[in-house]
Amino acid sequence: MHSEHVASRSADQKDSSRESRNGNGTPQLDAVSLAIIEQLQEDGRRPYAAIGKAVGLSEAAVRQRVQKLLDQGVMQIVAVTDPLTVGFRRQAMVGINVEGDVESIADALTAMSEVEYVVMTAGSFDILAEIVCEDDDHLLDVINKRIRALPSVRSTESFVYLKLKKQTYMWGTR
Amino acid sequence: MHSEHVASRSADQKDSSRESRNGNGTPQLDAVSLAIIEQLQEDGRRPYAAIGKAVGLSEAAVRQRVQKLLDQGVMQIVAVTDPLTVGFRRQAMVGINVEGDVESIADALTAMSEVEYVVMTAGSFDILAEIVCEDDDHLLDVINKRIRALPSVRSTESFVYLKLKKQTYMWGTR
DNA sequence: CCGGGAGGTGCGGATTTCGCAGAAGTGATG
DNA sequence: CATCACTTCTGCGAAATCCGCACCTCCCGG
Repeated sequence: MHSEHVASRSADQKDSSRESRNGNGTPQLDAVSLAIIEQLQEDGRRPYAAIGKAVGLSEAAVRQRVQKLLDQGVMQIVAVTDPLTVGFRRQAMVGINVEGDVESIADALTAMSEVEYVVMTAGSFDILAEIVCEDDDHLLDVINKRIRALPSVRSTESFVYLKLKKQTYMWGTR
Repeated sequence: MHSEHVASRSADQKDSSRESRNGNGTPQLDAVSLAIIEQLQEDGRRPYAAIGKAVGLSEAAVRQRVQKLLDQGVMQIVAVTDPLTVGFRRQAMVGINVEGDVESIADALTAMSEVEYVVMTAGSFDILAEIVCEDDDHLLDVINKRIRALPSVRSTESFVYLKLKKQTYMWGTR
């Protein structure tokens, strides 16, 4: 089992195992790390030994790689919940148009705890922000009193969520 | 230590500890389960004993509750990654307008692996869908060949992501 | 008053995690 | 080509964690 592993490693991992950086600063992941991530996307608490068996690595090696991936910020292992069952009954996506510095407005949105998601986009909105609230009053308050109150927010358009159909965390599994 | 715990339980947990269902079918969470979820949102691999100490419960009790929350689908413990570092360089939100049955279109989108997120909304779009792709060609293919090709899709509008500013998983932590 | 169910506790034994020392591969340097 | 520095993997024990189980307590309905 051991020598077999060594053999397979030199055979199909050699070319992809150099962990370089692709110019940006984002770590380049090899096939084994991808496989580890896939395992942890199925079950974030899966034991290192089980992952090792699946990807062909020792328990200790998996542990080191996972720790490194966490340290580098490539992935995080967290509990994710359905907002509805945790008491947040109103959600909305808000499209925002800005005059002037888009990034500073994005930063202001990021600072709001009700704002779950902020992305700068190309298209008829400068920013899309997802809002998670307890009820309609709360949502109204956030959109009208806090977002529209920001200087240089030109206009907003809201899309209240009626039904969430899909929400996956399966990046890298294709 | 033991009697102290019992005392605190009867004092501040009695009223919120009944795990009923709120009419819908969504389980009603008490304060202790919320606290457990918060712990696991900070670190999905935190040991049960440490969680127990933080929320005032034994290791075994925490384990049972976590298992139940997972079984019920209230939460899942998973690895989440930054799409960019995993090789997906193009993302976009697509607003879609439909003539006829919105839900069947939403189901069709849900079936596509490149579609990460599907939500039915009130507002000037019937559906918002988030697309995660490897490159521009891939994105173009998904939007023009696959989404627009769906019957009864009246129109689409794309918002290509320029910069992701915030992405949290901190529901229930407020 | 007496089940019955839900949820907690404590306790061992099996597993897993953790830290560390040694081996092996790679690239740079003289 | 020898060697050094660096990274990553492996193989241990020891410590900590997970897991199943038996028993207890509380609460509610018959």
